[in-house]
Amino acid sequence: MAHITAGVEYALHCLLWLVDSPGAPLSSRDLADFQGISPSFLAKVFPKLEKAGIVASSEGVRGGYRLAKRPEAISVLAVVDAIEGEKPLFDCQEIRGRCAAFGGRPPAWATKGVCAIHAVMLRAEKAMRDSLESQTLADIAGTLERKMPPEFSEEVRRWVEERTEARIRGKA
Amino acid sequence: MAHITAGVEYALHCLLWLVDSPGAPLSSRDLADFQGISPSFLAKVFPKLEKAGIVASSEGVRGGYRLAKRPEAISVLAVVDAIEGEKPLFDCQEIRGRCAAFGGRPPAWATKGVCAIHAVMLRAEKAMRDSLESQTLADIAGTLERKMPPEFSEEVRRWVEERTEARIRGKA
DNA sequence: CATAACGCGGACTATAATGATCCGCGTTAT
DNA sequence: ATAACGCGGATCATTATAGTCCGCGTTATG
Repeated sequence: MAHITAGVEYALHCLLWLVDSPGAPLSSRDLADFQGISPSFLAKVFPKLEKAGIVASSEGVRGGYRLAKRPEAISVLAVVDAIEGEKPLFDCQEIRGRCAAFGGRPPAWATKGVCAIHAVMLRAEKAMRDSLESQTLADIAGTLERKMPPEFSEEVRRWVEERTEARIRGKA
Repeated sequence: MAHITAGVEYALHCLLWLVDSPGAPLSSRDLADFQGISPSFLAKVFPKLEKAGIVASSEGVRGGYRLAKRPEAISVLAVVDAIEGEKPLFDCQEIRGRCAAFGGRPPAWATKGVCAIHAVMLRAEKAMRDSLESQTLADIAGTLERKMPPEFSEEVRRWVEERTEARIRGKA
């Protein structure tokens, strides 16, 4: 299992679609179907993004989500923390204090400050987080825009239209 | 659950004791008891360190493990990879190719190269790994040496002695 | 030379996290 | 009034981790 989980992956892919859709909000259901991922799982992801102030929701029919900030103001780190809840890279179990030579009562010098091994991991975690913080949603969107052919936006618009019509037909 | 697991934590703590014991090999059983961790679990960790060329084993009575390299030549990254097996930080599921607008057959431009989101994660992972690689066992041992009072080495020696004697007494 | 302390490795179990589903409630456009 | 939404709780299946157990081959030592 990876440290950065599928929830983050789904969230970022969805946020990229929201970047391209500054008008009407998109529903989590549509976003899931459009990308071939689980709608019910995605429905658990979005409230976390909303609590973190990354997206804003509108309830009721034709409700959904839109970005709550400019894409340049949304770092990948913010998304990771919103979904994972600041999960640490390493969980120090304070082995240093359990040394049998202490007989159950470790001296102050042994447990003072951060465990030396933990410190190593915290430095690595900071390097990772700094990297994630330096990259924003706008950066990723820019990369994609350079890959995507100009016709594609039109294709997407068509897909959304067809789906809306299909819903209306289903009603009738 | 943390990305860097207890196996790595146990391994590093043990390796630090091996740094201070360049003479006779230490058994995984003694290392576990000495640090209050599971002996059977530690017995699963050491073969991985051995396969990675970090420790060398000697079999039979009075056997055990010793460092296979100088502490300066053992990076924390090497230990992490030995135990975790190069586990990726992020597992890209190639969502980009599932877009419903592609109708099951994504065009070449969509799946060419590394996924933009994956690329972000790979950069963060590299930052983490670079940090882990820059820190060696000798660095950590140095930090500890500055904390430990000079008498402590003697206390440890006494503990090992007492345990050996206890084994002999148990035999009689 | 028999024994006990070792490492080695496979099979196995328990627990926790993840990914995912389902249901009922409140809100709101049509 | 209805259906499409978001929201949140309960639940479930799968997987990874942490840990155990057992049997085998090796080797120092009495």
